[in-house]
Amino acid sequence: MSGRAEQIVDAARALIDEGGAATLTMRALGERLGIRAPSLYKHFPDKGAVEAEVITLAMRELAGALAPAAGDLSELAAAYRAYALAHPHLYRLMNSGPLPRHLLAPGVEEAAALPLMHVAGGDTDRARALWAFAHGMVILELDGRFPPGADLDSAWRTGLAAFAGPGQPPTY
Amino acid sequence: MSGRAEQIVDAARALIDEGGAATLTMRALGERLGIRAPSLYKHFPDKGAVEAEVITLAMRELAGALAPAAGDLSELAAAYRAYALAHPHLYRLMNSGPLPRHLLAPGVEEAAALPLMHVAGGDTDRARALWAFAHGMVILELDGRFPPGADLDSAWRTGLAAFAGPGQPPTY
DNA sequence: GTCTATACCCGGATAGAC
DNA sequence: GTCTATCCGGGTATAGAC
Repeated sequence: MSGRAEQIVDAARALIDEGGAATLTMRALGERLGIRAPSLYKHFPDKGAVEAEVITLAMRELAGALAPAAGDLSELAAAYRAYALAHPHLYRLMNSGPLPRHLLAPGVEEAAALPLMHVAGGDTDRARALWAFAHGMVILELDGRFPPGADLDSAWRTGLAAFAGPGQPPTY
Repeated sequence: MSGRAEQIVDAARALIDEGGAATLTMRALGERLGIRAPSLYKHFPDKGAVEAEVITLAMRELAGALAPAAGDLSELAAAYRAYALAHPHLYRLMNSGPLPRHLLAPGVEEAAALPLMHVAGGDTDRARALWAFAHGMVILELDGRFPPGADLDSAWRTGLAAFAGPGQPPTY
């Protein structure tokens, strides 16, 4: 609320973006802001509350990155992957592990999923399958699970072609 | 090598299976075996080495669980999901985050991926896309990312149908 | 709102005796 | 191969002064 809280969240976002979720400690966060860790507790009840704000922020960022590509499946997929590769730690933070839903700004989770839902033509099964494919591709890439020389563009195309196939006509 | 090392790995596996990777601490591991934590270092150089053995174990387990279903796409998918749901923590351990490849028994990673590769008809793009889909579905389910009432069986069917579609004839 | 001081807990790992 | 004793580092969070 007060400008200070936003500064804290921004610093926390930067910390995670640069070094991963584990890098976010109250001490490091304080140091980045030029204050001591205990002072942070005047603005947030605990670390979880700060982290939740960063998740909210990241989900809005992702939604913003996907919006321009809404409507076209391969563009959307490219935008999704591009965000994940540009901000792997933030991507992981918001898409892995348990989600503190009660601490998130209402609607952000849905907003981030909307473009995907839309491109699936309102078919929830297709939307979920597509989401799983996209998330799977991204997280396996981030985790270095594909072989070194693997042509992931090609794998993406293959997968997207499958989903654009029967029962769901392409966009053109 | 000595029977003791296997006991340690088994205990570590049980610990993770029950409570997740974070539950594996050298103290907890020792306690489970009725010895003190420092004694473990007579058998393993560090915690990472123990963990790597558990990953190797889990990958062999997964491969064993998939083998009977090899050949049929939907059976294979069902077996994959079933293992993940039965052992969510082990699944996560071996399929999330960086993999200490140099500490794994050679070939296990490939062995676990073989059935999937086979069902994709040797098409690496298709195999990778399929793997991404399956892993995505499983990990999103484990992380509670789908809406509470979501019909995941249906989403699985939709996704599998897409992958069984054009360019890759069904098995019958 | 910030500070210092500190409590508290937990982890991995080592030294050296037996 | 197991023990005890211990080091060392790191984290979250609180109390109370300013």
